[in-house]
Amino acid sequence: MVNAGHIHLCRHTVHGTKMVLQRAMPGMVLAEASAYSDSYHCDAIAAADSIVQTLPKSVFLSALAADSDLAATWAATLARGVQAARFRSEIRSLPKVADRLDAWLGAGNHLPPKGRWQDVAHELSVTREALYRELARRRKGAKE
Amino acid sequence: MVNAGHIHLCRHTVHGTKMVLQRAMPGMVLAEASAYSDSYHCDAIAAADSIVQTLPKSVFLSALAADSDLAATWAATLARGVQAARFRSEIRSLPKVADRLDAWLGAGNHLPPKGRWQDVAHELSVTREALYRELARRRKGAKE
DNA sequence: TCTTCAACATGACTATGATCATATGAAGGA
DNA sequence: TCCTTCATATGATCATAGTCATGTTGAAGA
Repeated sequence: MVNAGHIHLCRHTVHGTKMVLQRAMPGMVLAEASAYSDSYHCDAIAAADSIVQTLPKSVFLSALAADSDLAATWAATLARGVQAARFRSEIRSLPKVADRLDAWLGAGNHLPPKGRWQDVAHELSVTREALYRELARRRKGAKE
Repeated sequence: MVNAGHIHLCRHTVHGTKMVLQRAMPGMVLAEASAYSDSYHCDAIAAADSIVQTLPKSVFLSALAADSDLAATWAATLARGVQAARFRSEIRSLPKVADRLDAWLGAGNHLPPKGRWQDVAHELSVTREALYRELARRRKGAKE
């Protein structure tokens, strides 16, 4: 689990290129699926100075087996993770920046204060310039 | 659970536009997260003639609580679902068709027989034309 | 106060995918 | 056999996001 910082979970494809599979922010568990398979060919790379907590897999699994409430909580966390990741992939399937922003705002998100807009651009997977331009278009449209 | 066909899980955003949150194919459970929340404001829409199995939420949850092996299997399914969905969102964050195809092939997928290429195009979230062109480029490159 | 740095902002140009139009070939049914 | 349909295929054009360049603003720190 990441307590602070920013960890990337990466896999090297057969062509040698690096692929990011997960970008874990504080509060997130890295590589949840690794608890359910014997081997897992990924690297965890700290994208920023980070603080993490670790727990042996066997301890984690036996705790889940012993406590069905804990197991249900864990399953709920995973289910919400599935939902969130599917939402992100659907957002990124929209070709236009305006549509991605609408969908993201429509899901209950709100524009962050200045200084954090680049985070939104990254979440939508567009360049910061494209997001700035879209926001400028909306400011202009709202004024008329 | 979808046995046959193709079900979309849709949410209507505050602007009234429809957003697909999940595209459930045979073998997949629809809206897993709904088992862990009291209300879930989505619609299930059959995108093709389909056959589904249903199970009351209470039965499902008590079965999980009673059988820790079943709970572990379910958690493993969810964890793999998280992984798969994250992979799709990372694929779709690549701006170029060639990169998306490389990443997808590098994850162990292989090109389907003719007649199924459009499915790949949809998985990569590009138009079929763009995929045909990329494949044509590769055929040409391989020949030289 | 002055310096520095990062985020915000915008213009110019380019690359590339989407769209529209058409054509070809294979499978299945009348 | 002929007709329909759908997947594959490719060309032409257009819209748009990426890229590069450049400038502005505001906050933190020396």
